[in-house]
Amino acid sequence: MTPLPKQPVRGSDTGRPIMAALDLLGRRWCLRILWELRGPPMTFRALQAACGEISPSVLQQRLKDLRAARLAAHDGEGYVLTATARALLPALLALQDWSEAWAAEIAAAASEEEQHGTEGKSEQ
Amino acid sequence: MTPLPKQPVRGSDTGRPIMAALDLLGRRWCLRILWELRGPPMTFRALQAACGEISPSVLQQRLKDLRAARLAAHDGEGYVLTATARALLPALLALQDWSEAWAAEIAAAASEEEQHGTEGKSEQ
DNA sequence: CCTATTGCTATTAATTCAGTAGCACAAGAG
DNA sequence: CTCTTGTGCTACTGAATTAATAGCAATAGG
Repeated sequence: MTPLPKQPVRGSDTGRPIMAALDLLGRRWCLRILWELRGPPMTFRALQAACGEISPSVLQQRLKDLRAARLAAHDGEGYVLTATARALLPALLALQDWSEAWAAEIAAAASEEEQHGTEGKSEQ
Repeated sequence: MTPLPKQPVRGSDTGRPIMAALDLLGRRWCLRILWELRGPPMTFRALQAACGEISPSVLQQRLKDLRAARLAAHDGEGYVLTATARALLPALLALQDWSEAWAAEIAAAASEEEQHGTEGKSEQ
């Protein structure tokens, strides 16, 4: 069952659109698929390869969800994002920027732990 | 295993931060938990209730991931987002706005299908 | 001592995902 | 027509993840 606005979804039966979005986008591979489809049309198998050889059964299921949610479509060239889905791309690009800062934060925390946890070892 | 930048994650072994972010945030309940934690600190059980009585084992697993990723922390008041995680909130608010437009699009598509598929019924 | 709340764990069942093989269809080459 | 190639997609089985329930240890208040 594909989560859609105006109907109950996992963890919320209020029908609020944000809840359906959090449910749908929170499914495994869903964000990744949207990310990989941000460019030109991709065939099923190209998309599969882009996602690191995701199994076709799962990709098929996710594409079915995304099509039911009108976020992806399949035309003669391959799979593409709908206009509605492309409106989500700025948020994904923001996520990319954020992830860089996140990586820096993780790296800083790691080297900080090195100070406390491996003082002896750092000497040798 | 918690997906982190600078290391291979599901579907990508390049270590690119965006890939770790897509993997982590794409796990079930993860986005929802970040969403529910956007406000004041919440106890474990309050968070559980906010997520619609999510089972404690899954919530525990997700909180473990989020803490390993330094996106959530547990202080005396309860669970809160870290500064890094709060930097993600604008994107989540953008997602909320987007979801409203998405809902409108779905509603429009539904009433359009009614024109084609259930012409008789719309007359009753 | 009794009660209530906290974070958390253990156990088992249900669901989802992964991996593999292969089908039906269409287009192009010979 | 036949052979090959690429397409979207399905079936099947085992592995991993998630769900649901019960309950524990620690803490605080009465």
